[in-house]
Amino acid sequence: MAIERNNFKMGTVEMLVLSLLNQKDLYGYEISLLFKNISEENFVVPEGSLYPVLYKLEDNHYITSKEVRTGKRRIRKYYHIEDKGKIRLEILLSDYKLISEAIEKILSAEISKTED
Amino acid sequence: MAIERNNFKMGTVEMLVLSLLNQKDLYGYEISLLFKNISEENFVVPEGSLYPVLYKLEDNHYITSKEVRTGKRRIRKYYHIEDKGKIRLEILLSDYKLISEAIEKILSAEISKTED
DNA sequence: TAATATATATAGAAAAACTAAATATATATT
DNA sequence: AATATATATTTAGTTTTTCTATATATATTA
Repeated sequence: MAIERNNFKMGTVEMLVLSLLNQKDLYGYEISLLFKNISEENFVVPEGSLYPVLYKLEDNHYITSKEVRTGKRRIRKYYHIEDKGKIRLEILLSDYKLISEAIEKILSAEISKTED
Repeated sequence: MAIERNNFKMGTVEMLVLSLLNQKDLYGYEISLLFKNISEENFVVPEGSLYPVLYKLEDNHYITSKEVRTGKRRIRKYYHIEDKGKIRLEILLSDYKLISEAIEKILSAEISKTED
């Protein structure tokens, strides 16, 4: 029973966002900074990629958001993972594991040089 | 110096095709079977995805192809990796390593529950 | 006050990947 | 012999993903 549809980078960003939110409520900009900092610049998700993922997660009821005023007029939208999102996260983690293992297998496969 | 443009799934198929061709000349259908068999059905690349990748690799001179007659009228196109393709493969492998490590770091990061 | 950091949002384009089908040969099964 | 299945390449058309680039605005630091 193969992995669902194979949107891998998207699947990855979605998974990583849910994984971070699974620890703590966070707002968009904070998530993008965490990606950048934790990965030492190797995993950078530009705003134009991150926000649409957050909106899609919200549309699917995996996460919810709450506006919080910080400063006089400034507003932050904190995202919170819902039970449905935790289930989704488990699925994504297990798919990711399968795919990475498959990639490792293909990379390390020894295919006979002679056999046709 | 982050990873180039982040076409990850595509980068992955491209990388895996080059990795297999680095061992032995193969034809398209054979590559798709190897993916399926080695990965135990977990990494399936449909024809509509695989052939465009092969054509793009050929357009970029990473690989070349040679038509071989098998059976009376049947023709197979064997693909062969070129030096340029081997260099490309090294780059993709190193990018892949960086990204997977970044993903692992983000997945296992402990972010403080209290700090703002 | 100028520059930089914080923060959300979105239009538009580019790239990646899939579905589905067309086309055809070869082999195995009934 | 007929039918089904496996082998094999190709491409049209669409969907999904991702990025670039920008707009908008507030807060902080030099």
